[in-house]
Amino acid sequence: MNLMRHRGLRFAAMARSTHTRISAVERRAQIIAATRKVALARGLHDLRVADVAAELDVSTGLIHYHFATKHELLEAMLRDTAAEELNAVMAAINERDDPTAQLEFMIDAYLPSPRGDQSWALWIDVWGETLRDPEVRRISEELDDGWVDVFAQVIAAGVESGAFQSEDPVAAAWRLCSLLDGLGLQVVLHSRTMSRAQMSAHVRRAAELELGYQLVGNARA
Amino acid sequence: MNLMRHRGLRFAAMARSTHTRISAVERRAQIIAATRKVALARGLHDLRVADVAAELDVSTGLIHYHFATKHELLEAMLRDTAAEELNAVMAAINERDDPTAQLEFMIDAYLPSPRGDQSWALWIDVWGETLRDPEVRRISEELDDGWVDVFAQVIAAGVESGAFQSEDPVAAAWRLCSLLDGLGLQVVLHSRTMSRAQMSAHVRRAAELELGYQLVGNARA
DNA sequence: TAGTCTACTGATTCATCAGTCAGTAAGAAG
DNA sequence: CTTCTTACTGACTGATGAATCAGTAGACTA
Repeated sequence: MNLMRHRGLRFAAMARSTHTRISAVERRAQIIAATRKVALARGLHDLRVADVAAELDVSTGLIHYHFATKHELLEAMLRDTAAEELNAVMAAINERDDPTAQLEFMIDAYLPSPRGDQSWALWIDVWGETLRDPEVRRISEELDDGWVDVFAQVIAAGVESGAFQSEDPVAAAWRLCSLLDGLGLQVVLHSRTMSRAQMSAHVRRAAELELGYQLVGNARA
Repeated sequence: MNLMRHRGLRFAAMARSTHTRISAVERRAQIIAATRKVALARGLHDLRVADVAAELDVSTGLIHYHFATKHELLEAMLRDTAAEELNAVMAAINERDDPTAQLEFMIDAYLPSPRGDQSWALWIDVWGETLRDPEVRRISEELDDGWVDVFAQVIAAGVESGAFQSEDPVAAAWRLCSLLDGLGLQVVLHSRTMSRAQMSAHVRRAAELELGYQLVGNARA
């Protein structure tokens, strides 16, 4: 037994003949991307360090070489994912200058994609983690605040231009955002009960009541 | 080693001298109650079968005698908890006959209690489970549908009596309920960002817009 | 009063995985 | 060329916790 172990150790590192050595920063980014992929596919909860290693065809030891604990790895992945999501919406918003079109876009971006939105599923899992982990709380808080900020800016711009009516754009943004969270939950968890199209209709009706403006409903299924 | 095991087994059942034997149905109810208590205190996710056993001062074997798997135990507990919650609201609603008072009560009942609402935390964990488990999905679906039903009935009664205005009480109920879910999430997860009082104000404002009626806001902290 | 049933014990087994560590090699530095 | 650093391997450890099972005792039955 001891002999086998010794032999194993002696020749261990020779096994993977074609291993590519890359810089630490690059590898970290690779690992984070692989972690996100696995988390989306299997769920945050069922993600194992071994899965991430397998995804990159490296050893589990390498993951722990770059990230001391699984916890640290997940935090890094969530931070990265949240930042990327926010950047994506903000970039898309900046490409449009009509508040109505901006709001349209944001609502569409928020709606879960038809068959089991993996990103939504990830963030629902994150809500559970948020209950237990202060650092995860900070990340999800920043993401939520980010979305509300963008909504509030779009609404404020619409009020400015006369497209919308609102006494308190920030409060209206919180209500819209929270409604989107609650409805999205139904679509993702109980798709039988509420479809994406129904959700879209509900949000448009709420926006109409809240902003005194009828959005052009492209309520595609 | 083998000797020790034999001795252990021989005298095992003598250890707990004062053990109370009760009927299977009664014991199941006890175990479910203990499971709920532990789940609320530690979180669904951190609940161990050993904790439930310790809560009742019985062996882990007993838990598995009544519930084949931990899974089965959790499902039974959630089914029971959901049913009890719904019964409680419906009973409270039936005690009032004024739709306005009924709506007031329901909103208050939905608001998370100030310092870390354990029941809210439990259901947020359940949302994560719902992603993975069809039976849990059925349970949470029934609970959500139940709440919406009650809201819809109250709104419909209010429309009847002229207290509220709504073209589609069921749709309005879905919007209110989803808004409550989304806002409650913020209060529970990011209490710094949104307080219970703010949530209450948001809901009242939304109800006002949705039902064309100003609720008497007892917006206590 | 023996025999059976039902509730129950707790030591033990078994699987799972995060995290460790001794050892290895490519490439940079001197 | 030699030494040092940095990235990397993979067998292993250690902890955890669900589930099992041989055995036990009170209560009901015949």
